[in-house]
Amino acid sequence: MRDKQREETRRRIYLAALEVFRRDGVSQCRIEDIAQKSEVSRGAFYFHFPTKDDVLIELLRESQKPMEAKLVELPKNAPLQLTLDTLSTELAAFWEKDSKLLPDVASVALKMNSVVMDRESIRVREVLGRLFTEAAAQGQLSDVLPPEVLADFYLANALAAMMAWCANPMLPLETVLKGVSMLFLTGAQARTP
Amino acid sequence: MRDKQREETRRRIYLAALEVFRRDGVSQCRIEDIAQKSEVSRGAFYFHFPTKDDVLIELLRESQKPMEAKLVELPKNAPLQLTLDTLSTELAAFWEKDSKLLPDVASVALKMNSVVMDRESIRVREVLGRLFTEAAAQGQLSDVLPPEVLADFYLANALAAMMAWCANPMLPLETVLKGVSMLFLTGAQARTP
DNA sequence: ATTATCTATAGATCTATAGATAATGC
DNA sequence: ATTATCTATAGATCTATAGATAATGC
Repeated sequence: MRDKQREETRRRIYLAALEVFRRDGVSQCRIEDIAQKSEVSRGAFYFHFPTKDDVLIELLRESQKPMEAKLVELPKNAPLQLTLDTLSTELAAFWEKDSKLLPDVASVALKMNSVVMDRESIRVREVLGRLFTEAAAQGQLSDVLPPEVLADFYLANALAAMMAWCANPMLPLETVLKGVSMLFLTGAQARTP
Repeated sequence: MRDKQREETRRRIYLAALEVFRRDGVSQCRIEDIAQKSEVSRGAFYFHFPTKDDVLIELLRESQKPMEAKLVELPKNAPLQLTLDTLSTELAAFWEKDSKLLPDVASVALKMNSVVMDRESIRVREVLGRLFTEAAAQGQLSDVLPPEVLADFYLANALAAMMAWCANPMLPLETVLKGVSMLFLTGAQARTP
């Protein structure tokens, strides 16, 4: 009962925060406006989210749910190309229509990746690491670098591509991401000697 | 005379800010402390740097000066490998000993890359773009993507590698960066058909 | 006389926390 | 009775700006 109430309030604050972020920008907006829109006190916002960044971390987590689901249900020993195409499609589906917050979320993700090292919040990182490890075991990947490292590089490339697209969205995001995947695969695929 | 005075004050604030950033962290520190250390009013800080991020942008600019110098004096038509090794060495020389501020600078750079699109502040991006274009003209690079885009991907990879190193600095930074360069070259080099 | 640089400060906003309320566990 | 959730608010810090000072240009 109390848990339900808390989650409901938290969710209301979360959604209101995203609206205000999109309208006024993350760093420019006032927490007072978020509190007002979600009909709680400023202190309640603070109780649920110590900082604005914590809201963005929640969005980062949410954004990974559909991707993770699709990745997990891939056939065993799927070719890497299929894995990366799936990821590209899901990334594009989520961010193409909500690109306003992408730079702020990317910035938070980048910091967490190194500073906080919060494995919980970037779950796709783990799932992809596992898929890359399997692919490597089958000889689909170069062994110049460990598969988890390659997975991180792929994600970094995808992030960079999304930021570039953000600044200059000429092509559909999915096309750009699939292009990046192809480039990555060319470099990272095992040489057939 | 006035210009000289201004530049001196600005420089004093800049150096004091970096000290305070390193000590207390960028987001946690107080501007009052920076002002006090540089013996000006808080308003003077605000006059020279509208936000803390502007100090980091200045650091980003400074960090590129030695790299740019080395890149410009490379022999005409240098092999890409040499270009990337040079860049790796300079990046490592600058950041290996001052990694505390790297995540904050990276975060600012990432946002600028897309949001502000401030070509002035990421000059290495242009220089590298030019070098990649020359290399492409000589058939050193794949033509799957335009050379400027490849240069951006390379920089994104280098950035990602630096962040990973930051979190887990087992190897020397230069080694990590050269490893990334090699991986990139494998993928991006033109196929000899 | 005009303008750039800087100070002083009012008002806005945030962070931290004491206390109210209502659900939970005993 | 204890604890989690939330409100109200004091004090810290920031942002925006009016005004002081000193250099510049005419």
